[in-house]
Amino acid sequence: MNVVFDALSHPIRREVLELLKRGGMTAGELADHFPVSKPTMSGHFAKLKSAGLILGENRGGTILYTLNLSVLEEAVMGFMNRVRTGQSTSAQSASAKTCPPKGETA
Amino acid sequence: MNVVFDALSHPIRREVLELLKRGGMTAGELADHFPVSKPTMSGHFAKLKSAGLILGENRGGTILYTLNLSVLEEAVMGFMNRVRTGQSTSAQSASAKTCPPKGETA
DNA sequence: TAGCTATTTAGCTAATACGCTAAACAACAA
DNA sequence: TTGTTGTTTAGCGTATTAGCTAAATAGCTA
Repeated sequence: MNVVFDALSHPIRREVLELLKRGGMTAGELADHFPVSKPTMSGHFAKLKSAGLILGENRGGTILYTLNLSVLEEAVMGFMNRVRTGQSTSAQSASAKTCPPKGETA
Repeated sequence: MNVVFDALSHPIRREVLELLKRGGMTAGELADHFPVSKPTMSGHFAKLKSAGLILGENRGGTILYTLNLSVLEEAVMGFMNRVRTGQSTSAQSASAKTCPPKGETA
């Protein structure tokens, strides 16, 4: 929880997560989207990774980062549920099906 | 957005929001829940207030803080929607009815 | 007025975070 | 081997944050 919200506190890191919603991207591709140096971006990736928000798959020479949405859902939705209704502190129900996500499936 | 996620990055501030879900509390009552000094808590309140997450009503001598849930909803759910589907950046639909809230209460 | 309670402001220290450049490491190509 | 590309690590400077104590401010009561 703590580490997730910490990771979310920086706008670049939040934007990285948004970029990754479309699918995997390499560290270099991601870095090209931001006006900071690659070492700085590497630090952001490390923070996101250690929070469990992204996964890094080493593909010989390049690293493919992908979004780990379930960790984000569990932490954020768990907190929101707690603030809204004060129920469980464990957020167990929030991970997979936060809510029927639109007109989705139902 | 930025300022909201910044405010959410500290565990004490998140817990303050949770405490306030039941209704208003004075600065002193809130401070009594945490093992830090009152001036330190005052700083946390200031940050939450400037993010719009809480409102402070001055009641002669004491200050009643209340949760401003809609700001929290808009920022957090807006971000979640953006990460999930990449749609609007304004989160208009997220503020009021996030989802049918469990089997809770009922 | 003085005195009491509640809360914030001022001023400080220590820790953390963010950014940079330079260097190192890893994998591949020639 | 050397070179090239992609990425991270090391080291540093500065800004921000979190905590503290002490003092100031605001409102009440006597």
